[in-house]
Amino acid sequence: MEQALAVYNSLNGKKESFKPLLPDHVGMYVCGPTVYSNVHLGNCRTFISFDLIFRYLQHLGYKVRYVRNITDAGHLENDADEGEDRIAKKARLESIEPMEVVQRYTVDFRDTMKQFNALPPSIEPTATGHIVEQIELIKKIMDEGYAYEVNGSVYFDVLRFNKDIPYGKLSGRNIEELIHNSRALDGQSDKKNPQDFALWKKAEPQHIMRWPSPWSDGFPGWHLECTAMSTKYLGTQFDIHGGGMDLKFPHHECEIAQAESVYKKSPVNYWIHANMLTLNGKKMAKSTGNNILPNEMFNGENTIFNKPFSPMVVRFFMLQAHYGSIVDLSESALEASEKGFYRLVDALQKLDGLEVSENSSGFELKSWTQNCYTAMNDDFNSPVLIAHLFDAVKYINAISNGLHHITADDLASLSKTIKAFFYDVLGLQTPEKNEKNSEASQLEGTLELLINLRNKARANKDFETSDLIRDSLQKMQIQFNDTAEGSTFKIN
RNA sequence: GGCAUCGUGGCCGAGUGGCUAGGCAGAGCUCUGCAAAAGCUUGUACAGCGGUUCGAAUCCGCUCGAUGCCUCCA
Repeated sequence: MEQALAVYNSLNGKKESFKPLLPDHVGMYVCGPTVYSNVHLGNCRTFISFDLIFRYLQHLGYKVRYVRNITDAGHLENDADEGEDRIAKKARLESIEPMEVVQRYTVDFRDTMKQFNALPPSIEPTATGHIVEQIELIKKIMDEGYAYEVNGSVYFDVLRFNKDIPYGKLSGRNIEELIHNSRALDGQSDKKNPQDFALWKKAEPQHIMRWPSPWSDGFPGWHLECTAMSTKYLGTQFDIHGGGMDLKFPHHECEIAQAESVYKKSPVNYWIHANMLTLNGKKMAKSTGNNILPNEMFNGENTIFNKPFSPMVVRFFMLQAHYGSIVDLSESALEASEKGFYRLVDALQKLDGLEVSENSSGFELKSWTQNCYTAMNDDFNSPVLIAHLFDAVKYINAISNGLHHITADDLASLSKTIKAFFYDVLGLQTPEKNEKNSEASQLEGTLELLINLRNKARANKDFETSDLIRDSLQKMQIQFNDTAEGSTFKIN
C-alpha cells in the first residue's frame, strides 16, 4: 500500500511529494485558538482538518509530534498593535481574573474537540507558559538587528529584514505593495512603519497580565509565541505548519520572518492551510457575529437551523469537502450528509453479521483498498475516500441481500480496511446505542410492549390497532422497519 | 484600489486535457395488508464569449459574478 503521499504546499502552490526531515517522524505545528470566548464552528473546521491529517500520518506509520498552542496572552485587537490584549479585555469586562477567562474557554475548547472526536495533540503549549522563551527570542532578533525598542515596546523591523531576506514569500506579497496598500494609521503608533509588528508590548498601568522583561513590564506579541513554541518543541526546522487560511497573512508571514531573522533558514517545509467554513456565504467570525457555536448546533438551540445535528454528522459533513475548499453550512447540505452518514453507519453495522461463501463476487477488493489509499495520499482527499467507502456500502448491501458473495478472508480484509478508514482515519464514531439510565430502560420496556402488541395486531390483521400504534410512535421519532418476519424499530 | 482563490447537474461536492466521483433530492422498481423504512436501478452538469488542440469542465485570453486577505479572526 506504500505510495507517495502528496501534500499541497501553500509556500509554492504546488502539490509536493511528502518527505519528512527524519525518516518515519513528522513534526507538525498548528496554530490553536485564542481562548477569550467559545470556540465557534468555523474554528472547529480547521482543527478537524488537521485532525484528519494527524490521523492519516499516524495511520501510515509515522511517529507524529503534533503541537497545537493555546493563545492565552498577547493577542491584540488591531493591526496598529494599539489594542488591548483580548483576554485581558474580556477579563476586565467580566470582572474576573484573566486566567479564569483562559481556563473557562480552554475547557470549552477541549470539550468541543472531544465531542468532534478530534485527538488531543501531543503537546498543547500555552503562550503564558513560554514567556521566558519568547523574551529570549526577542533578544536574538534584536541581536541580529531586526527589531527595535520604543518606549518599552519592541517591534520587528520588517523593512530592515526585507533588505537581507525577502519578506512575503508565503502570502505572495512584496513590501512595496504592502506599503502602497496600507491604510493610514491615525493612532500615535510607536512603530517606524505600519508593516512592523509588535514583539513585546509595554503594559498600561491598568493592564493585569504582565511579565517583567528587559524592556518593560508587559506582554508578548501574538506572532511571537508560535515561533518560540514551534522551535522549542520541533526544532528550528520542521515538517508541517498548519492553520486557518486567514492566518496566512500576516501571522504566518511574521512567523517566517521571526524564524529566518534568527536561524537564517526557512523554518517549515510544508505549509498547509485549511480553508474557511462559511455561513450564509460569508466567513464565520466572532467579530462580525456571523457564527454558530458547536453546542447550538448539537442541541438545536439556534436561529439558523430547524433541527439539531450531531457532532459526528457535522464532522462527516466537513470531511465530505476537501480541507482546502471553502465549504458553506446549510440545512439542506447537512441533512444530505446526515442521511448519507447513517447509510454508511448501517452498512458498517451489517458487516459482522454477513454470511460468508466459498468465493467472492462483484467487487475488486484489492483495487478498492488501493483506491482508498490513493485518495488519501492525494493531499488527504477525504471526499474521494468517502466516495469509495460508499462503493463498499453498496457491496455490503448486495451481500446482505444475497446478490453477491464474499469469502471469510475477503470479509475480514474488507472489514479491517473500512473500519480503519472510518474510525481511525476519518475519526468517525457510530452513534451510541442507548444511554443506560433508568429512565431510558423504563421507556425501552414500554416500547417493547407496544411493539409486541402491534405485532400481535398485525398477525390478527387488526390493522386499525397496528396503524394506531405505528402512527403514534412515529410522531415520537420512532421508526419501524416492517418485514415479513416481524418488525423492528429504530429511534431517530 | 492591490493580491489571491473560486464559479460543476434541483442542492452539496470531487475531478483539472480523452476513461466523464460520491452523497442528498427526484423518478421507477423490490419488499409490504397499506404505508414508512431499507435495498436496487436511473442523471453527460461544468458562468459567458473567444482561442490552442484530433479532442477541454480541465490549458490560454477577455467578460461577468462570488469569496478570502490587505485591520483582530481557524
